[in-house]
Amino acid sequence: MLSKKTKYALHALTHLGQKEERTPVQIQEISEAYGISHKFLENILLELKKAGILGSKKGKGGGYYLIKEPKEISLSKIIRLLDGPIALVPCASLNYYESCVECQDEATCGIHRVMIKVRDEMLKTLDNKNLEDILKE
Amino acid sequence: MLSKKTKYALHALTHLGQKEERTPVQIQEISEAYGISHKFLENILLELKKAGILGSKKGKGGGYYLIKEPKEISLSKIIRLLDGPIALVPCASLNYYESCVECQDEATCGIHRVMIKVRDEMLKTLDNKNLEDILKE
DNA sequence: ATAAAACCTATAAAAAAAGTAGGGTAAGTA
DNA sequence: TACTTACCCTACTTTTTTTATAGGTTTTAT
Repeated sequence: MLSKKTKYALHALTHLGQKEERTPVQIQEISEAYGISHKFLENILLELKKAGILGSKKGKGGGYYLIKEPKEISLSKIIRLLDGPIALVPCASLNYYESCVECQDEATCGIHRVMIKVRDEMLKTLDNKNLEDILKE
Repeated sequence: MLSKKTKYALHALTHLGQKEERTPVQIQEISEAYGISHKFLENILLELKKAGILGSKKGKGGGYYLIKEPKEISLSKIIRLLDGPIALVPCASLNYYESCVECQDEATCGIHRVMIKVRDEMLKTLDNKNLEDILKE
């Protein structure tokens, strides 16, 4: 399951994507709309900004806005950013690889082999879904 | 990522599946082979037994053994049993459904709609991989 | 009988996730 | 220039989940 962090990020991105114009939206507007703690959401939006997904404007009338096309914002990207690895085991992760302590030999480990396949299929799914799909209709 | 519980379960099932005969294997043999705490593994094997995947024999010479064909033991089944939902959000879960508190209307929620698709695709992947695949070669 | 091993319930420790606090810094407005 | 607004940053606390432990009970083989 996704963490609340990632879920909140999806809601925030959806909210920003639904706006006609890409004018800055204040944290408070989003936090109130979904009942998310202001400060918690602040951290999340900041991460999205650092990742180059959102832009921000300071001062009066400031806030956050999308700087990427919804189509360019894939689920895999958001999940990786806020939740970490897509793979089910560390030894099958592309971006967060770690060898498994309990595993004697990765080369002959059937779990490893199957989990690589699982990761590839999951990635195909998650790369293929983006913010535009969420906004549709 | 899978919990250690699920990972250990996979190692244990693999271990049992590799045996030529389906004679009882003691917890200790498995826990030592993979460096898993004896007691922790005990709980896991017990769950697998209650789920009808393993059989057991008490007393001297006792232990656990597979009572299902490896082909019948899918990843989805093991993950659901030990880790819970496959879906990424509670409102998209088949077996562990819960409505999302921050969601005003599930019927019009784009996140919900997309996450149902994601779940379906993930399930296809995980239903389709089983212990036999892990044991192969 | 005795030893070996699964079975069961409850609890504790550790780790991760979720949320809070408070101030710093930049930008806009008058 | 002064004031306000809202982003930016760091650290900390609380809560929840995961991981592990403890101690006894029951069953079976020898």
